[in-house]
Amino acid sequence: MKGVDQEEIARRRGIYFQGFGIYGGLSGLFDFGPYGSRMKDKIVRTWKETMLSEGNIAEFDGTTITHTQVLKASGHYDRFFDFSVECKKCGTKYRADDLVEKRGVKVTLDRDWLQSKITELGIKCEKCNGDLGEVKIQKLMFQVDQEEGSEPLFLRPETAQGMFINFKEYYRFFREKLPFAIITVGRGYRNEISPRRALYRLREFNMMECESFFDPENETWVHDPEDSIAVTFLTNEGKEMKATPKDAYEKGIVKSHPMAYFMGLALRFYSAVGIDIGRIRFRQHRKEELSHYSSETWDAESLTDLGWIEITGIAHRGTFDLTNHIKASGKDLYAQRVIPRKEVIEKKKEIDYQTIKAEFPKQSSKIIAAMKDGASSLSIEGKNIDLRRFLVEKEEKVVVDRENFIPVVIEPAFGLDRIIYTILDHNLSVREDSGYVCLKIPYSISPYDAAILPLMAKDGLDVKANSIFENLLKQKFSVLYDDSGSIGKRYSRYDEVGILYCITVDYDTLKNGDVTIRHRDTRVQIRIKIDEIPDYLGRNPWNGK
RNA sequence: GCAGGUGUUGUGUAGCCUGGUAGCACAAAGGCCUUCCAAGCCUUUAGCCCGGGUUCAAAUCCCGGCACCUGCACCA
Repeated sequence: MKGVDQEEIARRRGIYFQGFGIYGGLSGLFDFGPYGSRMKDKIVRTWKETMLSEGNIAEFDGTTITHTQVLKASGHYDRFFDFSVECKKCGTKYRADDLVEKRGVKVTLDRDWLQSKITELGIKCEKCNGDLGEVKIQKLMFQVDQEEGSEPLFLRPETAQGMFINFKEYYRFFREKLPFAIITVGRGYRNEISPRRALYRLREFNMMECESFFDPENETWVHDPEDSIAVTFLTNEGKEMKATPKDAYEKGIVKSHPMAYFMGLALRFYSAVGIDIGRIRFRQHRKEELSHYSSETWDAESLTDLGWIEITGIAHRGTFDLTNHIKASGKDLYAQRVIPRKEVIEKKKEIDYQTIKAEFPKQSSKIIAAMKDGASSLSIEGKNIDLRRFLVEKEEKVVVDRENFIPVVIEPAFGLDRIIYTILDHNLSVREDSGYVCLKIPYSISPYDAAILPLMAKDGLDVKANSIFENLLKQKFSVLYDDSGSIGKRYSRYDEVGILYCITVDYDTLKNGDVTIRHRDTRVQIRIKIDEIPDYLGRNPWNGK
C-alpha cells in the first residue's frame, strides 16, 4: 500500500525484520517476530486446510539438507555454478559458458578450462571490444561440508524433490490410484547474488509446494475448476482477458485441467488470507522464459508497491523429474494403469535337464552351469558338444492387464514470504480521520484472537480484566492483556497488528457482568456477557462484514 | 559483482560542510490525572556500524573494513 512503509511497521511492531540486526544485519535473511510468526503460522494452516480438504492430498515433511545425487538428477547440480566474466573496460557482465558456447565449442563447466578457452579464442567484450577479466564462480546453492574428502551436501533450492523421490510411498498410501498430490511446507535456500527488497528476494525462504501426479492419458483433477472468481489472464501471446479458471480452461487459454483447478484453489486461498483478488492476475510464461522441462507455466502475480510480483508459480513439469530419478537411481518410480485384459503367448527356451542327465550322467552339473552362463558349446573329454540342442522351446500363456507409465506432474508452488508481503501490502490502510494505520486482515490469520483491556488500570477493573484474560487462556484462546496508557492508544496499538477484537472491561462490567467488544475495522462496540465471550470468539460473527 | 548513496536510542530523524556537553518527535517504563478511540503533566530508560589515523579534542576530517538501500547486471 502506497503511503505506508510496510517494512518500518513490520520492524517496529515485531512482524518481521532483517536477521542478525545486532551484528549489522545480513541481506536476504529475515526473521519473523511475535506477531509475524503467529500470522505466518495461521497462513500456513489456512493453506493446508485449503489443500487437504481436496481429500486426495497428503502431507510430506522432508529434510532441507539434500543428497547430492538428488540434485544431480534434478539438474540443479549442473546449474550449481554460474561462471561469470566481466569486461575490464566497460564492466558488462557475461556468462562465461555462454560466450564460449556461442562460438560452437562444446563447453566444459570448469573455471580454468573456460578461462583458457576465452584466451585461446581471443574472446572480447561484445559491446566495447575490451579485454575480459577473470572467470568468477557464483555458487547458486548453499553447500554443506561433510568430513574432509567426502562429497559435500546441499541445502535444497526447492522443496519439490523430496516429494518426487518418495513418490512410491505416496503411491502406496493412495492405494495406487491417480491422481493424487503431495504438499510440503518448508524452507528453501538459494544463494542469490543480490537479495533485496525485504521479503521479495530471499536467500532462505518459506515455500508451500504441491506436486500432483497424473496419468498422461487422463490429465484431469477430481473436481472442476473454480467458476465464481474471475481474474485477469495474460497469455504468452499478449492476450489479456478476464475469466474464471473454469472459463479459462474451457476456452483453451489454460491447456491443462488440473492447472486451471489449482488456479482456482490459489484464488480461494488468497481470498481466505485477505489478499485483494482485484490485484491478482495470472501471467503465462513466454516460451523463452519456460524452464527446460516445462510445457506450460503460469505465475500468479500480485500488485504491490513493488509492482507486479510473482507469488505463486504453477508449472507443468511433465515427466521430467520422475524420469530423471528413475534413470539416476535405477529404482522403480512408475505408476501402473489397468489395460484391457489380454493373454499373450510367450515363447521361452528352457534347459532340458532330463536329456542332459540321461546323456551325460556324470558331467550334467558342469553342462548345466555352462548353459546358465550362456555358453553355446562345451568341450567334454575332447569332444565338442553343441549345447543348443539341450534347449527346448516352451510356450506359456501370460495374462497382461496392467502397464507401467511415468506420471506427469503439475506443481503449484506458493512463495510464503511474498504472500505475507502481499497480505500486508493489501491490508495496511490509513484511517481517513486520524491518519492511524489499521491492518485489516481476516480473523483467521490475525495473530491473536483478542486483546483484553481494562478501561483503566484501577478500581478493580484491571483485576477483573485479568481474570477474564486468564480464563480465556485456559480455554486455549490466544489473547493479550494490556492496561498501559489510554484506552484509545491501546485500540490503535492492536489495530496496527490486525487484531480484530478488543474486549474492554469498564465500570458496567463490575455491575452487570458484561463487557464491550470492539470491532477493528468499523470501531463499533457491542456489549456481551462475560460467559458469552468464548462462544463469540469461536463464531466470529463479524467476519466478512 | 559494478556504480551511486546511506549507517546517530525501539522507530523516524537533526547535528557532519565549518571538530568542542548528541538534540527533537513518536514509542517504551514508572507516577499523577483520566468513565471508550494514539489527551495532558512529571520522571526514567536508551544511541553516534566496526577498526585504525590526524588532533589537546572526532558522530563530524582521513584511511580501511562491515552492513544496508537504490540502479544496472545476474537470478526462481
